[in-house]
Order: sequence, then C-alpha cells, then structure tokens
Amino acid sequence: MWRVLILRRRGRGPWWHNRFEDFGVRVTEPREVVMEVLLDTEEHLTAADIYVRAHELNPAIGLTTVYRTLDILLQMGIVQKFDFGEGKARYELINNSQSKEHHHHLVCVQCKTIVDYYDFVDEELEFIRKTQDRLSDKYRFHIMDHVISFYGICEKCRMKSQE
Amino acid sequence: MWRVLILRRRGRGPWWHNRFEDFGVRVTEPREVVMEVLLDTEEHLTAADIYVRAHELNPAIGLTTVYRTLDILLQMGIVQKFDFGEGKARYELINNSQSKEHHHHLVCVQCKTIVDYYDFVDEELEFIRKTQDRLSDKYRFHIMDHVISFYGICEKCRMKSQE
DNA sequence: CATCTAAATGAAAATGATTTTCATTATCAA
DNA sequence: TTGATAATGAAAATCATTTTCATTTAGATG
Repeated sequence: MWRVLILRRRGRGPWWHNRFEDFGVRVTEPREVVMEVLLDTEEHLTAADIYVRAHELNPAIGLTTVYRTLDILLQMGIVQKFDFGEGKARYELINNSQSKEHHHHLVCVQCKTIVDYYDFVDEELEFIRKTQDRLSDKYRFHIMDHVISFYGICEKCRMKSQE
Repeated sequence: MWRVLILRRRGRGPWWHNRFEDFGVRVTEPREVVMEVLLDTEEHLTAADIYVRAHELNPAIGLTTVYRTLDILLQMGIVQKFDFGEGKARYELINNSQSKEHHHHLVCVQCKTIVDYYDFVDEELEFIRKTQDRLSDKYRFHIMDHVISFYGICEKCRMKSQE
C-alpha cells in the first residue's frame, strides 16, 4: 500500500525531481530555477549567462549556487559541459527536445570563431557507438556523452594571411 | 644569385624557423626555448609547466612570453591546445615524433580523472578523414586537427555512489 | 505541527589562469 | 650604424571558478 503512495509521489513534478532524488540531493528552489533556465534555451550558456537569467527569475540566487548546481547536473549526466578554449565553460542540457540537436564544433584557432555543425551525424553515430562500447568495456567507464571538435583556420583568416 | 643565398639561408636551422618566417614573426631566443621544451616532452604541458622548464633553460624568460608564444604556435598549427575542464589549457606539439601518439580522452565527470586512450585509432582515422574532408569543403575550413573526448563515470566513482 | 540535523545557500574572500599595460630591449632591413 | 618596429618581462588587471563560513532551508522524526 505505501508502495503505491511512493510511486505516486515519485511520479509528481517534473522528470528531473526523481533524478535528483536518486542522486541523493535535494530539489531546491535555486536548483529548480537553474533547470528552468536550461530547459528554456537553445544556446550553450556560460555559468554567468545562467546566473543572469536565474537572477531575473529569482534575485535571491547566487552565482556560487549556479556553479554548484551545474556541477551536480554534470555528475548526474543531465548537462554537458563544453570547453573550447574561451577560458570559460559552457553548459547545455543533454537530450533536451527544446535544445539544439546533437552537434559538434569547428574552431578557428586564429579568430576563435566557433561553428556548430550538424552534418554527418549518422556516420558518426555508428563510429561513436562502436568506440564507446569498446572503451566502456576496456576502461570500465559508464560513458554518457562525447565531444568532437575540429580545429583549423577559417576562410576569412586564410584570406587575411595571404595579403 | 641572391636567390641561392636566400634558399640557403632558409635551409639553415631547425624546421620551425621557416614556419616562423612564413608566418611573419621573428625567431627569438624565448621562442626557441619554448620550442625546445615542447620538442623534448611527451606530456601535455600547461603554460605554467612550460614556463618552469623554459625558465630552467633561460631564467630571463617570462610567463607572459610563454603565453604569447603558445598562441602564435597555435595559430601556426604547430601546437594543439587541449581544454578538458581542468580550468587550464594544455599544449602539445602536433606531429612531433618525440611526443605521444595520437590519442583521445575519457573524462570522469565525478572525480575529474582523465584517461588517455590509444585504441581504435584505425577505425577512427577512416571516420575522421571522411568527416574532415566534408567539413573542410562545406565550411571552407582548413582543418588541422581534432579532439575527441568521452565523458562518463569511472568504476571507482560508480562503486562509491552505490554504497 | 514543532523540532532537529544535515544539506544547501549566498556573500565575500581566495585562488589561479590568462591578458593587458607599459616602459625597455632586441631584431633586422636599409 | 641606425631607425622603425616587433618582442619582451614585470606588474597590474581581469575574469572564471572555488573555498570559507555564518546563516537558512528541507524534510525526516517525534
């Protein structure tokens, strides 16, 4: 009988509440707001970006808590952290239907422009799945995500250096 | 006649001297030392690591110059910059026979451990070459390098969270 | 519902990597 | 040799992130 009650309780609220519970952390107001911000964007946000938006929704929230929440979400596998040489990290929800599709990056080492590309995902998927399985097995990792980035020089910079 | 002289001059010294010249920057003592350090290691060094070693070879060299030199080397496509969530970048010569073989990373989002893996490079190569060609073409990038990182939870952390 | 304890919080300080500033020095073409 | 310009190092500034710590909150328990 209590089992039913528990199931009902677990069923309430947004999907991430259970994830928090399973991970052994509390669902709190600031964490809800950070999730809200992440769910409501299509961009890769920095911690500061998230802070600004969260702060609009609830001025009581501090930057420190944003950082702490992001770290928890990262460990839970709910967000992905990107780090492409900007000197700051960017975060994005994984599997958020609202958010961008799965994609990777093309970075110009000269002007630091970052191009998101969505191409060739099918071929990638096959390669990634195979590699991931083998790595998981060999290194006993539970792999949740991956990042592929290409580095080079964009056309504009190439032109410039030919002058 | 002077053409021969110029060719001779270009032929002198280590290979990177011409690269510097072509890129329009001078070959200087501090830059030589940074190159020396990079050529002589198999690790991914941080700017601070490089500074310490360069400083041993020539105490006149400053950290600022190390940063500046690394940025130039990056733009020239001589070094690769890695950025895996440590809060600092790591640098490694590209195509340095001394240096580590081509490899990628497995990052534990919980304990932040980074595992280098060298496996499955052949399958990767095929996938990468194909993708790279198509991206170069479509986005008009001259692609010089790529990074693949997998994120997950290592066995140790998985055990810990099951307690 | 009141109470208690551990978890969570925010502000401020600390840290640490990287960048900027600026006065000085080194390079190299003329 | 010299003059213009690039490169340098030290110190200060910047900026992202983390730590500290006193206070508040969630939620289990009585």
